[in-house]
Amino acid sequence: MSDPRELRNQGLKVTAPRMKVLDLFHTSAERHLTAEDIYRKLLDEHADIGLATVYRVLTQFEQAGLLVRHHFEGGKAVYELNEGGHHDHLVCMQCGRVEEFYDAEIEKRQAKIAKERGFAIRDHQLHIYVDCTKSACPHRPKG
Amino acid sequence: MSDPRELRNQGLKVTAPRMKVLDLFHTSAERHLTAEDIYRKLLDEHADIGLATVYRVLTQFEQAGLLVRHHFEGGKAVYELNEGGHHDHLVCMQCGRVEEFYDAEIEKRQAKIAKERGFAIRDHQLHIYVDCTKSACPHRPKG
DNA sequence: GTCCGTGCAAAAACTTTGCAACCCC
DNA sequence: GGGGTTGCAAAGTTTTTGCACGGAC
Repeated sequence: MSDPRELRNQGLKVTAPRMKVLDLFHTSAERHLTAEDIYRKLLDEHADIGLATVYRVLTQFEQAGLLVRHHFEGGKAVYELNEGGHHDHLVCMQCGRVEEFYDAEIEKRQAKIAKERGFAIRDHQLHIYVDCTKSACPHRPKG
Repeated sequence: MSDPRELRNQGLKVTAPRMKVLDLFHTSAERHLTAEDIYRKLLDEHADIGLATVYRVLTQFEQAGLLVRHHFEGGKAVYELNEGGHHDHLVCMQCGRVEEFYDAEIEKRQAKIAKERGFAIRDHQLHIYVDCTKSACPHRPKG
């Protein structure tokens, strides 16, 4: 079970739906989940939680800084736990699998580019879309 | 007027809707347009073109390599002319304005990272989301 | 003339919102 | 007990699709 304080510390009431969604992020094999992914997992464990609530909870968690949202190709928003460290993503276009990476030099140059142009960086995301049709890619039904 | 051969060379029939959409990309002040942007501009010039056709034409143009599609924050797909050179984007979260940039070192490191992990890069996009609330940013109604 | 292309309306896909019942503190 | 939270259904947004008509070659 997740620690209820993760919610209280952000001023969020501790409710069953919130705890269950948070648990999923802490226990799932995949770090990156869509609202639909979460809804299905909750259905699987017969938690009686509506899809609308899943969306609301994800939005609140993102605003609270517990989760980070990404929009990869494919139209669906993807969420992952915010564990502090920024990183970028490799996304397989075949199976939807996501790998993370971090490159200090790339970060440095991004900051420089924005600064040179007088912009304050709010957020930045580097998405590398790949095919991993080999063994590295356990083709799973694209969710 | 755009050159009809741009279409024929890609195996696309030369039709009024296709030519008009292509023209918009060649003549618009903004390089980056959404389907809605284009539809509105066409309405303005009383071209009788349906929104569904705009979507179909944009999809065909992207597949033909005439346009490139991006998904920035905000849910709407954005298209720009494919002029060959890859580049990345700075996107203002206040006004939607888009600036382009290219950094050879960043490109090099992306390629290296994908290669190290055994992935074939299909596409890659670096989005830097910024606030340009100063003079640099002519706040326009976010479209 | 043959096909592909188009407009319109309907549907699909994803997400948000209104509202009454419910539960945390 | 009161105000935030939830489930359901309905609505919103963006994009796609079905179908009959129309235009390119």
